[in-house]
Amino acid sequence: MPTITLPDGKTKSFDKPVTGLEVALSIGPGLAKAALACKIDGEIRDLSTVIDRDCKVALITQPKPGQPTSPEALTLMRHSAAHVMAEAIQDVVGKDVLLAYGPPTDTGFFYDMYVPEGKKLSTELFAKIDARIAEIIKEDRPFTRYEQTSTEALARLHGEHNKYKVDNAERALGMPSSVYLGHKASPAPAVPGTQHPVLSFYATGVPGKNWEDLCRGPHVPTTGRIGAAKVMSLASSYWHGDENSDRLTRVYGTAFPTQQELDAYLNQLEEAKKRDHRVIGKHLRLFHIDEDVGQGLILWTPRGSIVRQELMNFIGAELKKQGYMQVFTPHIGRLELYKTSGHFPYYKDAQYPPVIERDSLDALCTSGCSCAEMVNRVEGVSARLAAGINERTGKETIAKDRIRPDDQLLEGYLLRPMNCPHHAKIFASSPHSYRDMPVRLAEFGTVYRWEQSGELNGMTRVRGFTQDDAHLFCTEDQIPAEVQGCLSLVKTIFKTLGMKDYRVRVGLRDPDSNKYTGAAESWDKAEAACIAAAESLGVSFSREPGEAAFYGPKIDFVVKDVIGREWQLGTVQVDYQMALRFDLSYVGPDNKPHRPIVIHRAPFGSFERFVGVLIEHFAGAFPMWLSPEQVRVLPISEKTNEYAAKVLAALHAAGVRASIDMGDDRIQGKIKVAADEKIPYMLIVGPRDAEADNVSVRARGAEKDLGAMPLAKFVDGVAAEIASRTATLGVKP
RNA sequence: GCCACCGUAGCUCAGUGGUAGAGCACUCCCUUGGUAAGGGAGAGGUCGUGGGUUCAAGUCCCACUGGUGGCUCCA
Repeated sequence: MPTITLPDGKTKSFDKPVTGLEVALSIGPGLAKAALACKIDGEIRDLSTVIDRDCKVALITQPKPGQPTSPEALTLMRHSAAHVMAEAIQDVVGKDVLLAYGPPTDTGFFYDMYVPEGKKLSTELFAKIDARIAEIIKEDRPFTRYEQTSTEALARLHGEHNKYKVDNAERALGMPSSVYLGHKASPAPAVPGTQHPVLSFYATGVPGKNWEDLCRGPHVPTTGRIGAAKVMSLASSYWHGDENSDRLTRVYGTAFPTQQELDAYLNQLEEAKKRDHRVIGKHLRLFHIDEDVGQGLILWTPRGSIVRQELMNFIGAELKKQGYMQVFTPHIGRLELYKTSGHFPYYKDAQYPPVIERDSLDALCTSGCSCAEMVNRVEGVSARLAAGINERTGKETIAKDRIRPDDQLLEGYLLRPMNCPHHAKIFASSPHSYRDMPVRLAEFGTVYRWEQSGELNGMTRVRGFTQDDAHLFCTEDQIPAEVQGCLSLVKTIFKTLGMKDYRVRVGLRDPDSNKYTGAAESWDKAEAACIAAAESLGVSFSREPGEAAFYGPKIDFVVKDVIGREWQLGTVQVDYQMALRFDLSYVGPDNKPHRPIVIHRAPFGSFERFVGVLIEHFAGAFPMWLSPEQVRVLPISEKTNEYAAKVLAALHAAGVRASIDMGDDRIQGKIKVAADEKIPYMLIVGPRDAEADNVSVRARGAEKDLGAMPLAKFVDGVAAEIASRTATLGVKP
């Protein structure tokens, strides 16, 4: 007879098995009414679960109005809402829509489904689906769990001709999938509690009568407990995330305990859109993307260029302090270079097509060479390089028919996908002693990558971008100190900009994979160095096995944009591969050649992505040192234009970026315009100010002006503020 | 690349088959005004591109192109 321990430590004994709901009832009717599910020894279960053994029980409840909902309760509701949405979609679109997989997410839930040929699921149907969802919620039907033996259940699912559910069931049973034919046949999920000889179903109402779905659960007691749910958007997805497998339609939705909370969430999404860097970037004229120039190619307008230039100055100064040497290299290089580095042709799908010399192309065309042959001549790996690459990578085996005599290869150039080959060549261009190490070569290097069109996104995912790149050529012993140095740079940058909301990811090797190059012992040391460096940051970080590059471990800095998407910014990567490929060496104390280790690092990542994220971080209101326009002078009327010009001249002389609004608007209008443009300081000048050589200062965000102060004092104040790179506006009369 | 939606004036958007619209911005005029938009006039568009249906297409159909959200990818 079960004795139940409650979260407060109290125990309750029952003389017969009880359900979670009965446990709640025994504590109080209010609790029973608010309960959504129970947690039995830490596992969330339906309220109807029968408890027949001693255990710990906690209840998951719907909060009182105004109280925040626990993440567990939200997840539960949203998982249940996914069922309701699926039922609504089948009612609206057709019962022949095949359901695949419908889990809760951080912000709601989705359901992947196969929409048969001839049927269409489009946003036009959302209103109908939402209405049906509301009806089902109003009907307040119970979520009824029942179990069937695996044999019965599988026979039934086969009978329903839903291969996705059959697959789900087989995976839940720990069976090898019989229907999934994708390329990455992953093993059945080893989730505790899923490997039962029985499968569970949930009817939204009465089994056999109402809508049902194969599901592990748990669910809220009735549909009425969902509160408010809404279909959000449509997307395509791949079954099991495998692009070679079936394409499914993914329907996103969200649910909240109350309509008010749902409305608040939708409102919040609207507000976030206003902070979007693409919206602000257009409004503040920071950058432009032109379809005639090309997708994903950023044109930095004068104002945006100021932000970028200031960041470049800032990091350039930090690099000097850390002993970096500046280099400049071109944006393209010979194909051969990238064959040596391994970037071509293996990653050719992610690159702009090669630039082939005209004479070679002409000659081939004249001789009637086919396109396929031409491609082979471009991509074909040279006989000279082939052996070396095979030896070193192990994995990247080159098909024999791709290896051509060097004299048959087509000459060409590649827009560079990375800067490292150029830097490797600079390192190799002169001899190095261990006494010179580390050699730190820095360049704001522009690279080009052929990102998939569907992935492009404003400034955060582009096809041409400039990294604040550097390569540190060092000895193995120097790795810890150099990685440390890189991280302190990142820390300085984030601190200066007031960015606190980032996460750190340490990518380690997957112990079960053999795709990695370099000795296990070296990897251990490098991984230890990365972890130690991350620890010294004083920020929480995650160790992610399998996330290392094939050539070494790495540390990434990840931030979120306004709509919650994560973007990788800075990265520090240890590389054992590059020095081998380029046969780099330095002379050690033993007077023998040694392989350097290369550390790639880019604390901003790229200026494009970083500025995109910065625009959202500041919502366009940049700190003084980054603001494209730092001060705007607003004469009250034409009568003060002359004095205003004098004020402007004084600001310019002090190196302040300032302009003057001599329009015939009234002062209210000029203030409104300058406020919309997020100008840090407005200087309102009228006859009163002109007489006393004063300016009336109005700082961004202030309700009204801060009062008058002498012009000279203001100029000194802002100049100091700019030089100090502070994130807040500090000049006051 | 895949699925859905979208593309009308510099910007934000209205316009469901019958003579292309509004607000802001821009130009000019009036206003000379002390803290989040005073008033008036004007100029500005082959409705993303190309085909098709129709007496008639911004509107319906097809293809392409660009964008948005998500999926996959990210050396």
